[in-house]
Amino acid sequence: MKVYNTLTNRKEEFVPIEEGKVKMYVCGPTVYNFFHIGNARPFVVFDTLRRYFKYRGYEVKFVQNFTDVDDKIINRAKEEGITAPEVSEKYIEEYFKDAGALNVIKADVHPKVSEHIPEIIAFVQTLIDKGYAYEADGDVYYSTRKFKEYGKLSGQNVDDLGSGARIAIGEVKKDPLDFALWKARKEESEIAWESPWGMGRPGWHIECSTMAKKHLGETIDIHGGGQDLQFPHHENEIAQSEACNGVPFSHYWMHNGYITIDGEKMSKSKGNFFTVRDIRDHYTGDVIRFFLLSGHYRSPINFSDELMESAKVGYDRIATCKDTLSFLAKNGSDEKMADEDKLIADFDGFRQKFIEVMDDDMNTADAISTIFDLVSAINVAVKDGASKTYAEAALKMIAELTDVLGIFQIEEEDMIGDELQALIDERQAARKEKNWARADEIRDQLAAMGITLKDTPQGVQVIRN
RNA sequence: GGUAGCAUAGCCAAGCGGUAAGGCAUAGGUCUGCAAAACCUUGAUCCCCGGUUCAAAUCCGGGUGCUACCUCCA
Repeated sequence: MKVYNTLTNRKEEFVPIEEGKVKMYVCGPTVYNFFHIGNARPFVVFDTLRRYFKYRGYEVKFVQNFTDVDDKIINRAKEEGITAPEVSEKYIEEYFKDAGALNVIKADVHPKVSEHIPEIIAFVQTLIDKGYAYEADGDVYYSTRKFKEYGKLSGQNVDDLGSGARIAIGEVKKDPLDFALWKARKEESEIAWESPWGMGRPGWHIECSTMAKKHLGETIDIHGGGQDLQFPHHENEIAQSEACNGVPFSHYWMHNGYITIDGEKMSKSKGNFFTVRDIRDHYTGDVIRFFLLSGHYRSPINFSDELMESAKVGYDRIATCKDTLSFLAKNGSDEKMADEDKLIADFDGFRQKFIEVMDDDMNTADAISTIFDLVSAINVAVKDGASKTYAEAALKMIAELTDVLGIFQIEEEDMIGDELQALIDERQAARKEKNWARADEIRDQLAAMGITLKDTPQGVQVIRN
């Protein structure tokens, strides 16, 4: 498999550290609010990558943190009159609800910053001991210029960064490029821990370095996150980890593109964002996920009602195909069509195509179009009178591919109640007598209940919307 | 000022050296009691200019336009 490595700016063959295994770390949310559609993209993208690795037989260890110590959480706690831990606990719970709706599988480990303070302190101390960091008034800063390779991920060089007018010069920092590893407490009420430098809390970047090391080791295979974390967050992680451990931090860095609204980046700071919670009022998590995977993960994608609507219709095309197959698997003919065995054998071609495009830097857009091609082939076969056996095989094939993308949640099979069955039977009787008025009345009645009836050669198909 | 990236049909979007996938929308048709779904048919020389090549949407150079990062942000 090839992946685009931000570190080298090119696609590279993926070679794991340990054969057959993948160690992945993905930056998780700061839990002070519901997450928005832009936050959702890396969750979905890297969940899909993880699923694909598993599909290809790798054993994956996947770690995604929760940043539960942060200014924004502290501010939120003040606003709501509750403690910071209460805020983060609440939004961790909400994270799992929305991520679950998006069919994002839980990470093997979801480490929290608040549970890694001793490790973080030790990490910072090592950096001080090695001469990469210094204490100043209870803060600890990283001496950016000491790390010779600083800038290798983002393609920046320290002198250009230094000349940028937008870097504020802190009072106690020795160099404007230095960043905080540890922040001294400013107010008594702030959440803080004991440390060799006094009461305080970790800086933002150090947590990821520490938690990745603890749960995955000093060198990992893949580090993922949004493109906007590339600098400074990931650059700083590299500086911290490699200075501390003396070995490469991550072999591959993968960054997803951002989501735009009317062509502008959506972000919490701009306020032009939509939470997944809100979008879920209009679309299912599956459709949202399908939308997010409909473009290549590195390209920016625009979000709008119109595009979501278009995605929903496309998604329904696949869903309808699956529904039809499920129906035929039960009610279809036992008699095979002439070339049915060949058609079933041809499924492997779609599988191979799917693997080929996913192997190429996880091209989910092409993967989806392969699924559409499969759907077309299936629809033709169904039109030509495919058998029960075909339906079962086709259903299995389509489920195999959609499961890798995670775009269909496993749903409980709906039982058709007696009352509903009675109405359906009555309508069939009415149709037999050509009492179209009554038949349509029943169909409309059920439609109002969110149930669509399709009259097919194999009988009535019941679809719940 | 520094650094990335993008520009393909009405819209979304793949392709990244051999003469343009797929989805949505549109129009016509088939099937159906009517529907629903499905099926068939329907569309682009790829921002502009120059170059390399037998061959370029794909490579190189120069434009133009857009976006992002350099500040908390996925």
